[in-house]
Amino acid sequence: MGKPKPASNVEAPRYHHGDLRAALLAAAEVELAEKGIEGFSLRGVAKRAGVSHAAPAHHFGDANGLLTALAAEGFERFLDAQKLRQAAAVDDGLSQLTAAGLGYIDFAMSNAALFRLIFSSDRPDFENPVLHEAAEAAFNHLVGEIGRLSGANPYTDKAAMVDVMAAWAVTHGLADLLSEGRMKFLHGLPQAERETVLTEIIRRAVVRDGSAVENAKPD
Amino acid sequence: MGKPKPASNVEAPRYHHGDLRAALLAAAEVELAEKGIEGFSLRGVAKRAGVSHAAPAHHFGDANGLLTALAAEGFERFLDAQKLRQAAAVDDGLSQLTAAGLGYIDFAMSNAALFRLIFSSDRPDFENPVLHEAAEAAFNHLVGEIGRLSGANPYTDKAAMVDVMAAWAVTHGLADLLSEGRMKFLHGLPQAERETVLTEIIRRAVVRDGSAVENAKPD
DNA sequence: GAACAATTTTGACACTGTCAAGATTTAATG
DNA sequence: CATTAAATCTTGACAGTGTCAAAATTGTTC
Repeated sequence: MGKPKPASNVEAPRYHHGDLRAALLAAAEVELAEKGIEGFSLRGVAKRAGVSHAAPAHHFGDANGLLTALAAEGFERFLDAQKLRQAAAVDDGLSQLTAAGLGYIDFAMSNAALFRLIFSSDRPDFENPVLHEAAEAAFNHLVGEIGRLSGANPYTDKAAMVDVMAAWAVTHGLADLLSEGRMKFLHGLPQAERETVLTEIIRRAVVRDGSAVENAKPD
Repeated sequence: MGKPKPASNVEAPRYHHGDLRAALLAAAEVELAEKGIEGFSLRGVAKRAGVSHAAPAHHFGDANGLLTALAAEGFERFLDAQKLRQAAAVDDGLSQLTAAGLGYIDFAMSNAALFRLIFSSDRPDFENPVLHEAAEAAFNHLVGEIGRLSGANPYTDKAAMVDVMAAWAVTHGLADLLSEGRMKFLHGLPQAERETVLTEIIRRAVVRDGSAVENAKPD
């Protein structure tokens, strides 16, 4: 069991461990996925990374500091999941919005613990600038999509901001309930049909009293 | 400090403490509200109830057992909050559905930790019959409201079940995001205006391609 | 090479949930 | 009423947790 040299086939090991910060983040994600937030243990993360139980302190302060960094990373991947779906979708306002919603749901279902960390935990510190910006970037992306769809700037047009809230709420509700395994009916549908239903449900959120939102900007 | 007799102005104290089970449940709810799920401590609950740290074991098994019982109670009050709003609303299908939604949101915002316990925690055991039935009762109530609104039985009519999922998702999304303090815009609105917006957003969920769902049963 | 700073380990502390054993009170039985 | 049995609660112990201070190790800098 060769342990004297830490393999070092990734990058040049600059300190004792190499890049312990990144290694701890990766280990924390595995720990989170396996144990959930409620079973998450800082000492477990250290063990996974092969370092002593107090090693994380220098890089993240305390356990919540590590979870804060992990949450920031989570928000980035959360946004990536949305963009991934959008890239494969038709390029009109409504299709892009529903695609983003499906990406939102993809992420929640594939990363249930991480999704809980960024939306249903008090442990990450949202005052932290890095996390704050990552979260805001995700929100602004949604605002942008609604802006494109409605042809109005939600930050100045109240009706458009209501559309943002509606689209966010329905998407988030679907994502949360599906990732928690609470929607027996939807979970029972075959993937393709489920996506059709999800798309229809999201679409309803941006319909104002009978007619679709899109009218100002023909796109 | 009279401790030999436990006051006994509620019911006949039958055992050492009187009704420790109920006292522990009450203490657990306070502990949960003050510390959140992530700071919840069984020993803290025992301290609040004035008993030794191992006393809860006999009534609830372990900590998750106590949280399971608390979750069941939570679901009942969750349903009560919806019925309370409905009792004050006009008695037609759409008004009743949106009123139930506002009650759903009321509960989440007034009992954020309890809401998290019943929707975003692995600690309660949902196989437990008491909790299982309480959760199912809450779901069936929503199914019933949609059934009334659409004039179809969601358990046999697929389109009606889609309406159920849509209404549930948007309501749950609003409740979750508001209780977590994530919707700056809605939180900034005065209560009355916020309710108007929430009602409008919920209503959109039960609109099928342009026309309201309600057509079969004139109510 | 020596001095310094950054990183990591070791050891300790208070706290947690759970278990086993004992003590205490209530209920049941003769 | 006395005795036995059952239910309830306390005490003490154990392994595990997060965090802190002090020591040890390694990398950087002059």
